Amino acid sequence: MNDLAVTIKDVAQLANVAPSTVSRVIANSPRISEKTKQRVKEAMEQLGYHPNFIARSLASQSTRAIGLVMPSSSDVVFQNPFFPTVLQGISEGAHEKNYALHMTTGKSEDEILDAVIHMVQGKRVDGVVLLYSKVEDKVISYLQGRDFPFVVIGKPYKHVEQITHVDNDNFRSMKEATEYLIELGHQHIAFVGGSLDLVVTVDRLLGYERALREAEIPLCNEYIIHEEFLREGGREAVGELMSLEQCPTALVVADDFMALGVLNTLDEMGLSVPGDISIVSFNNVLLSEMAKPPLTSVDINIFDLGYQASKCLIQLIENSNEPTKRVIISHQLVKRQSCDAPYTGKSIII
Amino acid sequence: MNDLAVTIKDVAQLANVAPSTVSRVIANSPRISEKTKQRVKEAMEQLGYHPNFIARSLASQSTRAIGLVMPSSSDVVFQNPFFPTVLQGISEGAHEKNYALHMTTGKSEDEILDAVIHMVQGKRVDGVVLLYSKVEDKVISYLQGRDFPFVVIGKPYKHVEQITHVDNDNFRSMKEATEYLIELGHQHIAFVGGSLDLVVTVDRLLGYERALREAEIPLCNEYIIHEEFLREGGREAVGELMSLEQCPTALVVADDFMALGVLNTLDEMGLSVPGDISIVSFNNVLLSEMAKPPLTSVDINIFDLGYQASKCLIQLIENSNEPTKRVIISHQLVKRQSCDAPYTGKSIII
DNA sequence: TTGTAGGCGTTATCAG
DNA sequence: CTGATAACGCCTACAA
Repeated sequence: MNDLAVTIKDVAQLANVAPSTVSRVIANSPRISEKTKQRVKEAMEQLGYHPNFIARSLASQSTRAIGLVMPSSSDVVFQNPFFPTVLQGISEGAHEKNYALHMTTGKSEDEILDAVIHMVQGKRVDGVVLLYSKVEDKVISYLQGRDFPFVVIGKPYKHVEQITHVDNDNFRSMKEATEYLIELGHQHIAFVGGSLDLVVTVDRLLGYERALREAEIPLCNEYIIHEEFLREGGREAVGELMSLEQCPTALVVADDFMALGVLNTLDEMGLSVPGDISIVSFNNVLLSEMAKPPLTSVDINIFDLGYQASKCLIQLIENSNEPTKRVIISHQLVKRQSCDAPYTGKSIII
Repeated sequence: MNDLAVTIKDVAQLANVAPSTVSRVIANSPRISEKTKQRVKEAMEQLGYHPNFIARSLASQSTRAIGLVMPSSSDVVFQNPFFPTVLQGISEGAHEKNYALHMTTGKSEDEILDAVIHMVQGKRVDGVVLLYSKVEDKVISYLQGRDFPFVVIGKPYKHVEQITHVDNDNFRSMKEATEYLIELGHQHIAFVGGSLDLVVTVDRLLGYERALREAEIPLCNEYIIHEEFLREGGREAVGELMSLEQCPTALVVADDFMALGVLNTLDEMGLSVPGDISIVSFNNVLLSEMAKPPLTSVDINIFDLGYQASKCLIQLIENSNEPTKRVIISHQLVKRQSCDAPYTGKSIII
């Protein structure tokens, strides 16, 4: 365990070489004799030497750390399993390349921007990944302005072509989800999405509309609801929908958690799923399997979103003229028991 | 936006002072004239100066970053809402004092220890918080050996007196939960806990046993089950319990997620909660409210665990002779619909 | 109140 | 192959 603060110099002394030689051994420089390499390594071992990352960063102008930018911490998003899962993905991608993660948070958007500026200008990180994608985002403008390496999870609102991002095909996934319901025979399908501030919501809404249009089902504004990505949101949404004179017979819901809220409310109102109402939701987190009934949900491979994001970022960092790219993560509709043909009162459609 | 890499020297030049003066302005040194202070600040503004954290860290030997050590990333724990919530707490505590978070992960215990060694010896962080507490933990030994500032969330297995930690009173919380069931009239109460490797499990088991003993209810080994902290665990546990000749009429379950699994399995077996079986679980995450039936759960104030942990750590960092302390976070039993008096077939106990 | 100079622990560029 | 030596950007005695 030895003395704290063993430096390269101590090692050099013990091994009878110059500090620069030790440095070379650390960097595994090819042009160094096996003999001294051995000698130095033994010395390091003996002294319990560990390179000082900070000093190394200063000298080499690189930190091997990537910064995480999340939505404001007050945000409910934190409660959603989405977050730990992307994080896990990012973390794994980073770990494989020996990068560490660095994060700061803020309560407001301005605090967050501030935190980002600090970590970027303060040279604490080599690159940044944004865990969300909002419609008008100062953080993105800032990063673009300094042309600092960054990757967005989700689709950037502007300059899509110039920003490397990892996303699902949200248009298609929602279109497919809606089509699935249409195939089951539903004609009255409502859209319960998150805030229109989020790009993902915009994309999905388009997919929903397209599916209806292609099936020649009229769009109905009252069937489109935007709520917070959580339980309470679900409750309110359902309240509104079910007070319409023509209630929907099926719902596409932006998120499993929200869907759980919907399920509850429906239950309280004495409506059964899928008997009275069918539901398709998104994310396919563990919970969707455990709900009653188990939810049909679109798996968007959250872990991969994170994993690919850190991979892309690291490429961007290590190869300054890496082209910008867009990575689309696949999705799949996982069918469970929350969907059924609508009850028509007449006959059963197969 | 200007040139990248504006240094203290550039500012000094523009403001017509020595670099050291600029440094003093940054540190807000009292012995510096208002006039030059102003001048320097303007220069900083004009050049868009931001201090380089790395350089500062190297010179001052402090990083204003705290390291996070989590259980192995492959671990199911990641899926549990516990994790993002403590993280949020830690993050908030850190943010208030202008500390950033630094994390690395590993798949095995050895990888994790390695990561810790790297961040500690590499001087990347000023202190560390452990997000778990296991029975024999190399990380703790290591940290203690170097006497590096750290805080444990949960109760350390050994040397409790010498390690600052933030915990619930797990003995008492479990004792109370069990007593609640006893008061309802239950005599056959099973314990479905996590791995005995985790200190929290040990403590709770003791609380459970004490409650039974005080009520003069015989302990029954078959009623004590240890499973992974997740859904699957719950399933298996229930299977075992319900195949006993004397089935329990109530369960205390270590975690809401696990309880959800239990709920499902029970449902599949045609048993009703709380009709046939009562359940008390722990953590009181959002989900417990949304389960069917809503779960009676012990709220352990996860956010606070994290928040206090970072507070304590920062004190430890900033005041080297801060005494070790133990912070106990309160808990409360939140009663919902998953508990009822046992069905005796004879009379109803109130 | 301010400037000078050395050091924090590495890396990198020269020579040799 | 290896050794000086100068950065990296900031902090901090010590001097003035």
